[in-house]
Amino acid sequence: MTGARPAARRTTRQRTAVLAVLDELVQFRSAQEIHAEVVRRGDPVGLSTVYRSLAAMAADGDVDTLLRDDGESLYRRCSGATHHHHLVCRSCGATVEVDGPAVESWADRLATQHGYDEVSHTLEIFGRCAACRG
Amino acid sequence: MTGARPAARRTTRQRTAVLAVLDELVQFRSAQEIHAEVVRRGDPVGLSTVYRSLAAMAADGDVDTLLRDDGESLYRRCSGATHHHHLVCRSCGATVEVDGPAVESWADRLATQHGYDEVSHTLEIFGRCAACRG
DNA sequence: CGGCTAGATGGGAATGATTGTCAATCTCAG
DNA sequence: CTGAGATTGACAATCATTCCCATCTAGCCG
Ligand SMILES: [Zn+2]
Ligand SMILES: [Zn+2]
Ligand SMILES: [Zn+2]
Ligand SMILES: [Zn+2]
Repeated sequence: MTGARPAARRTTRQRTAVLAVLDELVQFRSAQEIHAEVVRRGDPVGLSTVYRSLAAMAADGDVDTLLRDDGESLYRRCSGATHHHHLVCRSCGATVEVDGPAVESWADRLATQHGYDEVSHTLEIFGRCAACRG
Repeated sequence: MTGARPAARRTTRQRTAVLAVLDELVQFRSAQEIHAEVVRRGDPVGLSTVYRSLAAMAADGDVDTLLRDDGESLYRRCSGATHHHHLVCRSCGATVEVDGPAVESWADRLATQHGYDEVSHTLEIFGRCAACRG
């Protein structure tokens, strides 16, 4: 198919630094923010490299991505390796990983009924977490 | 909050032109594409104006918006005035409006259980329509 | 039918995230 | 240890979207 080539990913100082930041992050963060944090910690890493690293990790399924309303991409390292969705706090970004077996099958069935194949979907739930309320 | 002020929308040649194109569109299209189409029809309208018109219509709930994977916004005039989701063809944009009462309640319940309020969600299904299969 | 005024327009500059370029550098299998 | 090929980084280039602001005009009043 798509090759799905593991593409021989190498372990570099930069990639390790990005991963380190990602591992401590509980919320979804933008590439720019992650880059800033990596640099703040004293690791000189180029912005391009952060983008490339994140893209690679996303391709490998090591990080989840989500599009914010304004179109900016957010990244986060999720615990579950399987397909899942997120309940995200609008103000602080606190995220809860959620599963919705019923939704999965509903979406697939619906698409099939309408003659669509190669089906995929996006589903994110936004709200304000308890901590962020007054 | 947002005032929800109707904001006295005026009927201008430009806005009418954009609406005309939107009314014939069955698929989700980007602001750039809509602008190109409006101009192609001989209506000189500025790109800024198209963006502003679309934003206003979206705010008024007259058009649905959806974010493509690359973050670009797509617009479409939907028949149903109520909350619904879309089954969209990745290659031609053909769209089917769908309802998922079960998903709606599931999402709300889930968010509430985790202590989130002011809940909203995004859900879009992508696939390849029958016509686009080879 | 004018006049008036706040909303609307345009188009070019500004923004800002993301991607492309490519020579220099570094990883790691052999 | 070495060489091939992956990786990096500084900066340019894209590109959708927003700003700016002088100018225009829809809609309302008399
Ligand atoms: Zn929160
Ligand atoms: Zn799913
Ligand atoms: Zn199609
Ligand atoms: Zn819904």
